[in-house]
Amino acid sequence: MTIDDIARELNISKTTVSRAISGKGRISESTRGRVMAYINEINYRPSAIAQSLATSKTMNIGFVMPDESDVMDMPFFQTCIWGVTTMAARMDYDVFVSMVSASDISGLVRLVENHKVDGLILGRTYTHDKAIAYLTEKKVPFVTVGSTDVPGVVQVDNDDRGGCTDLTSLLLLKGLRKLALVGGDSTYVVNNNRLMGFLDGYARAGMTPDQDLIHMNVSGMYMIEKTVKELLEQRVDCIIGMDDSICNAILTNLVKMHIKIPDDIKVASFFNTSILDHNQPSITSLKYDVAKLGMTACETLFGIIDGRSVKQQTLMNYEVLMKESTQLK
Amino acid sequence: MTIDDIARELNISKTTVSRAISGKGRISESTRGRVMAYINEINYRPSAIAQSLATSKTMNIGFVMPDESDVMDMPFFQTCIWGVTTMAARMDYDVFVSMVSASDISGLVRLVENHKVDGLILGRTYTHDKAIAYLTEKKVPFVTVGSTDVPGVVQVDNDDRGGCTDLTSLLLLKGLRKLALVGGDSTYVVNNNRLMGFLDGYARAGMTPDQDLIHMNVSGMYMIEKTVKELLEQRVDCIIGMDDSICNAILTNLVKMHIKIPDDIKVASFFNTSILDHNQPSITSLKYDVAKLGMTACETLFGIIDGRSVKQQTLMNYEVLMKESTQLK
DNA sequence: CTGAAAGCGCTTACAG
DNA sequence: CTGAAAGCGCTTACAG
Repeated sequence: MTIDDIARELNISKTTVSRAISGKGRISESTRGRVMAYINEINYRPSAIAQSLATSKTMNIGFVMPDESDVMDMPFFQTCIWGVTTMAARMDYDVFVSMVSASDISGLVRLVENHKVDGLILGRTYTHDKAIAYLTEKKVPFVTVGSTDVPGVVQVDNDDRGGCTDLTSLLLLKGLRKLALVGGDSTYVVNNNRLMGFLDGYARAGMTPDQDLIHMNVSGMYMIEKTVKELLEQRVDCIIGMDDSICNAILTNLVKMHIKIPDDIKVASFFNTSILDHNQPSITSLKYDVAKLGMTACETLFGIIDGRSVKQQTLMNYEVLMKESTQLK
Repeated sequence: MTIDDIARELNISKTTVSRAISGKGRISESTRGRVMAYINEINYRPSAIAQSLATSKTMNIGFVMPDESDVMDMPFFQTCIWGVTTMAARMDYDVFVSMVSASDISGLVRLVENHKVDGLILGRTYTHDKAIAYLTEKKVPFVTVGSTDVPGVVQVDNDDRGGCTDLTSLLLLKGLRKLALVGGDSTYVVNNNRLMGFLDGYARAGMTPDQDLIHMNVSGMYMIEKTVKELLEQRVDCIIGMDDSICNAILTNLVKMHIKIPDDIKVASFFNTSILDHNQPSITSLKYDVAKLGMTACETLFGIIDGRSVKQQTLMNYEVLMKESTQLK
């Protein structure tokens, strides 16, 4: 069934049929009604591809996921993509997923060169981000989930720095002094922002952190175990995991060593997901609305695609959840 | 840059250019060489949409994810989609994600009616599966990840039933007698299969399970907690969680009640992911290669799309991991 | 308010 | 081995 068949059936031109469907251009209510009634009856849907070719709009966007091993442990991207697809569906858009690592962006390139998308959402940002460089050069509309200092890039992000500042200073305010930070790959911008927040938190409290207690680029169970042991020997008051995956690994090690939380040591996380939600004891952490983050990123992208002016940076709210894991005796 | 521009530039017809690129039809090596050299030089890529319109192949497939709250806890789909996109990329295909619940399949319908895909992969199957019914009726190529008894449906699945049979009978063989099973939504086919396997395991050992110890449709922290308490009162030997998410919740409750594993009670899981991998003590479970599952599903789908004959059901291997959580004293 | 016609960028019988 | 032409299913100035 094509627009031609309908035109013939109704004894009108296909131009008119097209107008009835799209709602563009003058058309009498009566013929419009006839057309709509008929296409509903035969359950006609215009071919998205033909429309794409004619209008050079694909009605597709791409969501770019990091193809790194650590993401499998994190519900973040799954939740984010939920928000994106949900919002996209409202605008009659569909979404491609593409896997991209810091070094290999070929999947994204294919999507763009084949003209399959009107825009992209980058799920993670890197410090020297190939994807950002490529999309900027190609002038493809895109927004990042996560921050970047590349000028002109539209970004939607959790307010990691602000949240980490608040949580850190609250912990300090409680009287905890030796706070240790265990973080992952510092080529991810998000991890740097959290580190900044940590430092800001100390600054706000008028104190300075012990640099020896800040461990970045910690990855893998072995390295985490080693780090936790060191921190225990140094008798820190509290260990902060930079994300839910790391914090979970920290907790596992602590349990294994029969360390009591919060009696022997306090624990907190700079990011909360269901992994930590169910923990016993409950874990002090920062909580973000990731689904909303995805939806906002998607809305912002549509703003760019439609040529509206959009906020260059949107920071999402957070909640500080003070829980059992940092309770004083 | 279009095929026309190239033709003009090289003083040949666009028919010839098209043939040089596609490799279809007779063409002299020399002109073919000229064309290829030129398109490489100017970095030309044909428009996927124009090709779609001309050939009515989209070079896209859809991956359908369940839009249910429980999936956020499970890395399964993220891993599976990794396998799918990886395999798809090899065949120059791109993949859409679409969220679908047991009751609402509108996202999938949009993808199909708009002619945006050549085929679909269903990430989860339900007992009365609307998506399967719809796709079958529309004669759209698709394969399911997960089993179904709808006739004619091509399916790729973990051998859940076989694995659960093995694990159950091994547990019985160890001398454990009162095995309790805690499972989720029984409208998911996968959960039924695992239940079958559990029963088969007893049958193989020549025993019969205590029906009172089989709890299906257990969901939410409150209900799990209640169930665990009951099972403790009934002094069962071992609690088996039907998936990683449920097992994780069981473990959390046990820790909270200060129950020692495996001393006070044994624990096992019918499905293993990174959530359980890091647990302390290590958890006896079934292990599947989910990335490979995704790749196989994708390959199978291409078989259908290309009109090759494919296996109606592919069952993926599993490993039984006997770990600390079921160790006898 | 309606229509004929050109065009979007490819592919593919058909003819030579 | 190569090309002219029709066609894939829409949209959109342009004319009436």
